[in-house]
Amino acid sequence: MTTTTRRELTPRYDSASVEPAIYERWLQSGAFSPSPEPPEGAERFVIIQPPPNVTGSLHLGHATRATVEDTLIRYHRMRGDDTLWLPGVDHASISAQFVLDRILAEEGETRASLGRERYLERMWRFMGETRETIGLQHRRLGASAEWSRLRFTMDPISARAVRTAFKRLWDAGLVYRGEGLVNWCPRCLTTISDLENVHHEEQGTLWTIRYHLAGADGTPDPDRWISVATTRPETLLGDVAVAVHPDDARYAELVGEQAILPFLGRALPIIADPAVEREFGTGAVKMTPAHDPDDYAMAQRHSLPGINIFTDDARINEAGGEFSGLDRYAAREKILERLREMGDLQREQPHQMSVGRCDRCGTVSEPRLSTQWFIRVKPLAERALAAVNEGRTEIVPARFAKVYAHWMENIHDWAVGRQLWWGHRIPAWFCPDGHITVTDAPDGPDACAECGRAASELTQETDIFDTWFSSGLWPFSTLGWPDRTPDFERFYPTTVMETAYDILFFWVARMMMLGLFCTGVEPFRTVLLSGLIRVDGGAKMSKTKGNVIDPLGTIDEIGADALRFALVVGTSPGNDQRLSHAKLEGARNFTNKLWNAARFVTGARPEPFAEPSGEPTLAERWIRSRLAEATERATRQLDALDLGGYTATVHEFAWSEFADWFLEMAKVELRRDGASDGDRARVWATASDVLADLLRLAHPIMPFVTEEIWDTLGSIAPAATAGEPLLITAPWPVAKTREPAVEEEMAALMELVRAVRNLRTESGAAAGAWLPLAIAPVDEAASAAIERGRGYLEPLARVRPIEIAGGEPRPAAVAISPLGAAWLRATPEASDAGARREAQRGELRTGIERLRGLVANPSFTAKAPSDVVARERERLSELEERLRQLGQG
RNA sequence: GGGCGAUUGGCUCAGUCGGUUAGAGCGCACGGUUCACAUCCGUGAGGUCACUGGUUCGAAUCCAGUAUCGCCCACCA
Repeated sequence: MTTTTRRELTPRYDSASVEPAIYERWLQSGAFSPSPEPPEGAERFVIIQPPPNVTGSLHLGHATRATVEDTLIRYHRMRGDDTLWLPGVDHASISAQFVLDRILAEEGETRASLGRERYLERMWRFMGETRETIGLQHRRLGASAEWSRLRFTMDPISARAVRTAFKRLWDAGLVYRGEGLVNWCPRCLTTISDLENVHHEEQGTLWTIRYHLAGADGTPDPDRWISVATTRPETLLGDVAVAVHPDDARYAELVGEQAILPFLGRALPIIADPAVEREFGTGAVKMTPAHDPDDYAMAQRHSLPGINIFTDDARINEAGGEFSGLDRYAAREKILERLREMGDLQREQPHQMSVGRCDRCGTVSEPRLSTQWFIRVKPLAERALAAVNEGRTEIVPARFAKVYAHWMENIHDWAVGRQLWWGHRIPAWFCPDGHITVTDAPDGPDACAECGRAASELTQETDIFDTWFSSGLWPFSTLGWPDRTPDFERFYPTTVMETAYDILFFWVARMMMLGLFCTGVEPFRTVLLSGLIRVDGGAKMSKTKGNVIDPLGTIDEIGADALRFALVVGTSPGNDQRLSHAKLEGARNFTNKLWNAARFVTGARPEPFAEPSGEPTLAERWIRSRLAEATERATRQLDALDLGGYTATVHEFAWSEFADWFLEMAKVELRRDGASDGDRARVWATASDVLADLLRLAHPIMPFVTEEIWDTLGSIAPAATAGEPLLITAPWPVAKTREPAVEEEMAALMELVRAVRNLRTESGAAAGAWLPLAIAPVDEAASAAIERGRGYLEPLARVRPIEIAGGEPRPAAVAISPLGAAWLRATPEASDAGARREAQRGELRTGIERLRGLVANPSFTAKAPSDVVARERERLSELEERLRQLGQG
């Protein structure tokens, strides 16, 4: 055995100095990396980290991701599984530009002032900084990711995957370029997907406008008109028709006639279409196909063209006549003013309506007809849906499978092009003849795929991809796909995809679709959806409200372990959680509790240390049995991805069983006069063994403090740590055999202790006073148990001496327990003792009555399972025994 | 307009296969400073499990409906 220097734990746990040192040891040990070859017969456990956006610093969402994933990885690593946690960073195209543009604005620059090339250079620099920051911040949390495999969605590996995937989609006929109505953000100056276009209910106005009908000479007839209702009068500049319902008698005669568009004089055919709601507004709709999804759909049915009236930044373009150059809202005011002058603004009324805004910048988005790249997702969605329906991929919690299915079933083609600069450029080239060539070659095509024109005559598409396109390839692009690299072969498909439910559609759905298309296999076995974090009170955290909890500041204050614990304890998958300072404080206290319990154990080593000998005490057998239970439970909970349950198990075992009861009882033996050196050594060995296993159990969620304790424990109790130098790679404990009889006896003893303590409190006895106690055991077995437990009973309940009661009269105040009744001698009874006992008797009688009725009920005894019936009978006799113990008063 | 979730002590949340005395942490009340920890220890109070009906020997748990709050989806200008 190697001789190591005996260390001791500092009086206080100083997370700030311990954590960096521990992390450095982990890194040095290579524990985060998978072994060169997969361990024989090992299960695989692979998490590809949802890439945190590179747009800022670590927030609580990132911290939660990292905590959950790290906890799972650490558990599986200890299990000896073939483990990989591959970290990554997303280039976050639109978000990154949004953030950088703000920074540039402070520097007095703009995207335009820099130009594409310099802007992208600046972006790469910015990315370098933030990637560094976010990586360091994850390390502070304790993330045991395989940093050498860190991937970035803009690195060449990812770029190649993007080109390959797109080429394959194109070859499969799943990509097309065509005209469609897309959401346009006039501030970000790009198309955004339906998912990025967020609808809010807002108060608007519904205006009724008079369109005069065309007279015989084609000019507006002052006496005949049709009135239309609109919330967006400025769009009338793009009107191409007026629509009414075919069965609407009010307008039946007008169908086929023409109305004259104010200002522009354009003739608008009045058409009939069943999509028009007769009850809404006037029952007649102005049709602006280029700027309204409904109108666009209708126009397609009637072969009407769309007229785009906006510039990129939502000013009226040259199609708007006198209003050209005005901002959309200025144009609205002007148009309303002019209509009012003409007497054709008939009505205005407040109106609740749904307004789409850019998810990124909050600007009101503009539906706009344009030519775009689309991915035909229906065939992809079918496979992705089937994978979940048929159980090849499981979504946790299961209810999200329905949400997923609904989305997949109603999916629309994905407008995948973005008019941004930061991202992967779409690998498509146009030839002067209008042919399109898509290639996965890094340097572009050699010639037009259709007419063979030389590459020099081709121009590349300037659009880039929606950032989620590259994210959608993440589970396999990170492993080297499209090559069948060793990593890909070994780690794909992955095991758990953990993320927050708010990006189920954005990301998880896209990974499922693209993963199945590209690799033919579901990209992960399980999708674990975590909830979002709210502040205490239920509101979303927001910087403007100043109610943000900063994870890094929290780590500074209370340590990463406490933060990790607080982020997970009491949560369940898919449900939001409220994080409060009180909760963080509780987690900090728990860290401290572990530390102090360990400090006691490591400091209590008997000197000189003898060979352990003698029979284990009741307390030792009990705590080992409880440890077995906790181990079994924690293992089951981690396997079920129930981190909330797992943390509760660890907390309960460590605090309520190990520290509160076992360590107190161990002190009794360690300090007992008659105890031999072997006895003391044995008890201490039990304490250190159990502590060691507790550290193993707690390690996945609280890696730093457990590792630090492990280090010291190993120097003092090498047997307990089995010579494992690092906890991070120590094996997960195996649940040993439980001893139900021991647990039962201890439970009875504990109950007696509590009851006597209660009695002391009630009687107003001085807290430190040693009081004589009398006990009337229920039977021989109880009597024997009391004898065995006497050594614990005395110090824990602070009673001495304990006598077995003879025929003396009982006072009103007795403590009752499964072992028997007990009462204090020579202590004045509290004045209300009699009343309290009577109340207790009342409760017992009620319970007994109910149970008697139950077991006497023939349908209960006939229909309930026999073990339930037996349990109820037993409970009944327990209650009867308790009542007997209390006496008849 | 559809869908989902939540509703359990003052607060934040657990609650397995339906099993009859529903748990935890915080807070509260009372008591406690030698011997790991006041970031602690002990004792206690506090719940008609949102409401109504149903299924069942038995419901916080299953079913139907209602209410309140929250979220998601959806092309009524």
